[in-house]
Amino acid sequence: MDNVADDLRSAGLRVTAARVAILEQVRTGNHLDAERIARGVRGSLGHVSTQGVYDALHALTRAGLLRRIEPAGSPARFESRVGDNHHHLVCRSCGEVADIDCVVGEAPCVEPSNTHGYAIDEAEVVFWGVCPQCQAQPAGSGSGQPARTKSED
Amino acid sequence: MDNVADDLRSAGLRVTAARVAILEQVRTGNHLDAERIARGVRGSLGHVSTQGVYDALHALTRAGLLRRIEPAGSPARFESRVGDNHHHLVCRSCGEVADIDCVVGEAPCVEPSNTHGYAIDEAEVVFWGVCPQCQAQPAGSGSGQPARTKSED
DNA sequence: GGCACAAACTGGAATGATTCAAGAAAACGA
DNA sequence: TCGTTTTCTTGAATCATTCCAGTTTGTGCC
Repeated sequence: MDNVADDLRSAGLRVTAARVAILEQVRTGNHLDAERIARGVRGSLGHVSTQGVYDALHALTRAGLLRRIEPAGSPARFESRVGDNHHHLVCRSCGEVADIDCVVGEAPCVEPSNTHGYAIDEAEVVFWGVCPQCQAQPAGSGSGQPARTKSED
Repeated sequence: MDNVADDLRSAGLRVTAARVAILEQVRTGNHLDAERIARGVRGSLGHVSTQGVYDALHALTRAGLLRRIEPAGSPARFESRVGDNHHHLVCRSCGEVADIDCVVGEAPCVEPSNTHGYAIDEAEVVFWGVCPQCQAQPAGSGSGQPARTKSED
């Protein structure tokens, strides 16, 4: 299971316990935020500073080993699925994020009706809805905090 | 020019100087953030508290008179174009936001390849690119602060 | 294996956007 | 004009994240 270390090395990053643990954490978890990652890493390594976690997440993201996503209303989340152009599905009730395969596969997969002269390189698609668990449960008893409510409709 | 007051009234909101000024400000401006709105409103009304601006923006958004958008890496922005399902184009360099008409028109305009059991009500599309001004200018001299850089690719 | 230097990590303070709380002021229906 | 309810004010608090300065740790080289 040392391919994590190898991945770090081949990305030009130094191999440290914190980075290995963080990358493993994100690969195992599901769109975790920095705080959850920090907690998980501390569980296996003992102490790691918050700043260390942010530093490592930035380094890993810059190196292309992680992708950072920021659904409106929730802290940044990290995922290890990089290189393909997939999208996300976010639960308005509990904030959970699921991956959605992009039918086109490469960015930008959707064409705007008018570019306004912009040089466009990416079309980010976020689907908003309510996850199966939250649909089944009485309102308000979801596993997390509400992410964003739909105002109009 | 009192249709702003009428709009407030028919949305069930009390008409106050702050709300009128804020709604006019957002209608005139282009995807302004709370701080810019506050500055503009203070220019015409004198003093308005920051909290008052946030309160009013929430009320107007809840009433469906404004829409709140949160492009990754920038504070929340408000727009008065509501009711249609248009999308946005964000400049990675200066953060400027432009509207993009949705070819379908009603949410959700894009269908996911797999819903994972979610009840989906909206597909939010954000196009990322570089605006004409920033393309023309040497890097770093944009009018605002960088919004989000593209890591890979 | 031991060194040196750059890259990482630590602790602590700071920032920016936004929210909470409690009291004062203003809007609007009776 | 009054009373009730909503809105606004001031001031402090929160959350995610970053800045800073000093210390520690990986890694390439001898």
